[in-house]
Amino acid sequence: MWIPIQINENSAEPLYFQIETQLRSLIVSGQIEEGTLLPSIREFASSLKCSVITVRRVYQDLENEGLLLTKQGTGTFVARVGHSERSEYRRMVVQEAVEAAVDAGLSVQYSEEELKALFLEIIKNKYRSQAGEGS
Amino acid sequence: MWIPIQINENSAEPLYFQIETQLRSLIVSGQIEEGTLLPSIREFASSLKCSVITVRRVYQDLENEGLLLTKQGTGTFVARVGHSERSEYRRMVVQEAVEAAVDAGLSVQYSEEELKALFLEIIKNKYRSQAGEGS
Amino acid sequence: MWIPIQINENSAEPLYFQIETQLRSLIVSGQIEEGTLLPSIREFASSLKCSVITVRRVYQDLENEGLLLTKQGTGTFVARVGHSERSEYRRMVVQEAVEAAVDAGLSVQYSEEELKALFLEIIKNKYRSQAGEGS
Amino acid sequence: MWIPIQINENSAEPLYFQIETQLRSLIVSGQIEEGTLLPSIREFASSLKCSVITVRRVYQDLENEGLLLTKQGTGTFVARVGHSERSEYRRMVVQEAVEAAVDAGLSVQYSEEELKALFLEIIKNKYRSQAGEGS
DNA sequence: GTGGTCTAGACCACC
DNA sequence: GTGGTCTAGACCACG
Repeated sequence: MWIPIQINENSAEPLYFQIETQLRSLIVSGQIEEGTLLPSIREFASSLKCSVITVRRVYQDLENEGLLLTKQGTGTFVARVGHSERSEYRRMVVQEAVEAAVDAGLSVQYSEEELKALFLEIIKNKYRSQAGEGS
Repeated sequence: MWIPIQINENSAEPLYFQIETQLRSLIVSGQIEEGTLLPSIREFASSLKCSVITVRRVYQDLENEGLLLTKQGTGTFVARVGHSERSEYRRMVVQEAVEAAVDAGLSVQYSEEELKALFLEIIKNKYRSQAGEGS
Repeated sequence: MWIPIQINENSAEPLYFQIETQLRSLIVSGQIEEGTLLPSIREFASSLKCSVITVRRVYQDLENEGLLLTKQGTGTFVARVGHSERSEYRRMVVQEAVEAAVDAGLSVQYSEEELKALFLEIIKNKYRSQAGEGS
Repeated sequence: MWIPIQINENSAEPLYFQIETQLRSLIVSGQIEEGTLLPSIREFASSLKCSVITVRRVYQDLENEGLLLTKQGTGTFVARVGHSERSEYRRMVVQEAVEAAVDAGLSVQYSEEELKALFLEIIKNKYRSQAGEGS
């Protein structure tokens, strides 16, 4: 199975973190279905051109979060989690980032209006360019 | 001079980074005026209960960014930068965080409307509680 | 990999600065190729007989300038920068020194002719002895 | 007596060094005549808006170089040095800077021609703007 | 193995 | 008093 992960070599973010974040998004957004068998660690590592140790860490972390399930000798699957649980997860991922953004605004004394304006501008741009790519 | 910095011992963020981020916010938002003489590294270190090296790194990094100016034997000052430059900096600080938030929304396939709603809710709460503290 | 750095113990210039200057020259002049993996900080420190912290500072400063790229757990690489960017950097390094020299001449009221003559004499000598070493 | 010294607050160069360099240039270029009585340390310090300690160091350093002469209870004078000695001094000041510039060129593998061209360009610009100021 | 952070403490240069 | 450099060594995170 093919998993669309983009690695940015020049990013300061650690490799495992980039992979983890993207895989988590794919799962909680439903782009990878529940029960799906993920690639083996070796396979995934070779397709991502990274160390098996790195993939191992990703699988382990997501298993600890309850998003993956490893069966000895069989492989790693996307866990079956309740609908409500998944949407809660999905919300959490976004909420943290939004809160950080609002905190940043507060820290440099942006007014509520300024911050709203900036946000609406950015959201418009990003969603537009996203739509463009998809077409 | 007293500088209000909050250190979170349990955070994954390195000490120097927490201090740097907060001090940068205080400067670009104008809460510390241009030309102000900051505490000496030893003084600041003792008040923050950290090593002088950590404070030194903070001062040096912000000097590299052009926000501080240090004169040997005299002390460290908030640099006098142009108004436009500072407001640009201020915007940059917020913009990065907002972009990250929108990217997070996109990655779990939030719709534009969902994301806007979440943002407006969080901004309202945070600004309200902020106002409460200030009164 | 072997990097030719000369340290002058008796110089007033700080250690880190001597190393930084020479390494920068090697990079912008292309004597160390893009993408090259530099020695680990520990290795380099031991070969230069200095503290790991001194090497770390060098690597970090040059990374801030955009000349190096470090990946945790992997090592430090010479960044791939555009040709034009590098030649601009290369020019800058020389230009600053030449401007300082001309300023020195002006400050003691050297005439344009005197300064030119002195410069041509020195350049001839230095390039001749350089050629001698290389042969 | 009025001595034209320009202090750059934002320079990384130490205060004493800026003053020393400029005063030395004024003396060896003959812009301050031999035997001239310089301002008292206090006077000079107050006119430069710096500490007396800083001026004291400048006078001391230049006295050690043989350019100044302090008579107890009378003041500090520009020493009477031979013509050849002064011109040698003057040359030395420039020569060091020019050698540093040529070394910089060599370090990034500038060709002799490239370096000459750069030098001639800069010398032309600087002397032209200098002439402009004087007119 | 790699780099990243942080400590405690020393010594020097500047004002 | 101030900042600037450097040391030796510890512990953690990444691959």
